[in-house]
Amino acid sequence: MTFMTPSAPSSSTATRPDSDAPAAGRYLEHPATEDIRLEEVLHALADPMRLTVVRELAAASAEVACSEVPLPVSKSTTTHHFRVLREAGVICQVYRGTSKMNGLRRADLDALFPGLLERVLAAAAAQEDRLAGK
Amino acid sequence: MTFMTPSAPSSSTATRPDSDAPAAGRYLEHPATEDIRLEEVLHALADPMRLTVVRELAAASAEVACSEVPLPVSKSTTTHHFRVLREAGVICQVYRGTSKMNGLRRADLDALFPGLLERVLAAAAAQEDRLAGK
DNA sequence: GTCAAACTACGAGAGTCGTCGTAATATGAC
DNA sequence: GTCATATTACGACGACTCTCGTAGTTTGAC
Repeated sequence: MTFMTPSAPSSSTATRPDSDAPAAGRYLEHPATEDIRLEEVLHALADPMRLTVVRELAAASAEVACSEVPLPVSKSTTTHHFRVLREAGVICQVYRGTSKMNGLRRADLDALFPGLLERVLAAAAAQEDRLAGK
Repeated sequence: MTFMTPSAPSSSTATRPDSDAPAAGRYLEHPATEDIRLEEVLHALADPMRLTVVRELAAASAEVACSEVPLPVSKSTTTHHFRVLREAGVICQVYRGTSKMNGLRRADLDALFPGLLERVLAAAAAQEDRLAGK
């Protein structure tokens, strides 16, 4: 009953180096789908910076590098926020050359919490419109 | 465009003493509907204790006193969590005698973030079932 | 008035969080 | 090999959070 995201891990510890990932040498720990906890997901989404990241990833068609999401904080803080999102199970991260590509774990989240991510994204968009004077 | 919950505040500062509230002498500050922020709501819901409280309130038919929601923490900590929920705009609180009655601000939240609360409650229920071995 | 019940205010402690800068690492191009 | 780019690890700082106990307030019943 483990849903697999393309290029997303499903085992408990780290991404296994079985397939020929293009120039992949380091692997990142991701929680297994069944280990994702609602409280941690909500906590991860409760930060403005991280919510911005998630919205960017949701709007993007392909994977996005960390440096492609501009945040008004330092590089190390950006790294920190991406890690929180990954450890909460909200995003998956894969090394690709000197970059780290990020993608939403939509399928996993929808399997566990149907409609939740969609409603949060819609709520964020609605609030942005409302605060911008509509 | 301000949605009114029965016995819920709508102005910015505190509940107004206009109607004949039964034995009401103290009033509590609630955020106006338009001042509720998604990030604060998510943060309020991200705590296990507070999520428990919200689920209890959602399941209850009428208003619930603070002492009717048993939490494995002290009284003062319980008070703290109820205040966080109130200040985030998730619940409304009214003094009634020696008790403080609590109710979800469902209408306000649904007006701002349609379907969000429902999805969070469903997600919490789903996770509980899943972790209990289904 | 006295008394108990429900809740709060206050202060405190341990822990976590968001932020930063600097030093270090991995990769790809040269 | 050198070099630039992208990201991380580490330690630090202030701020916030969760928890508690004790003392206090408000209310309703007596």
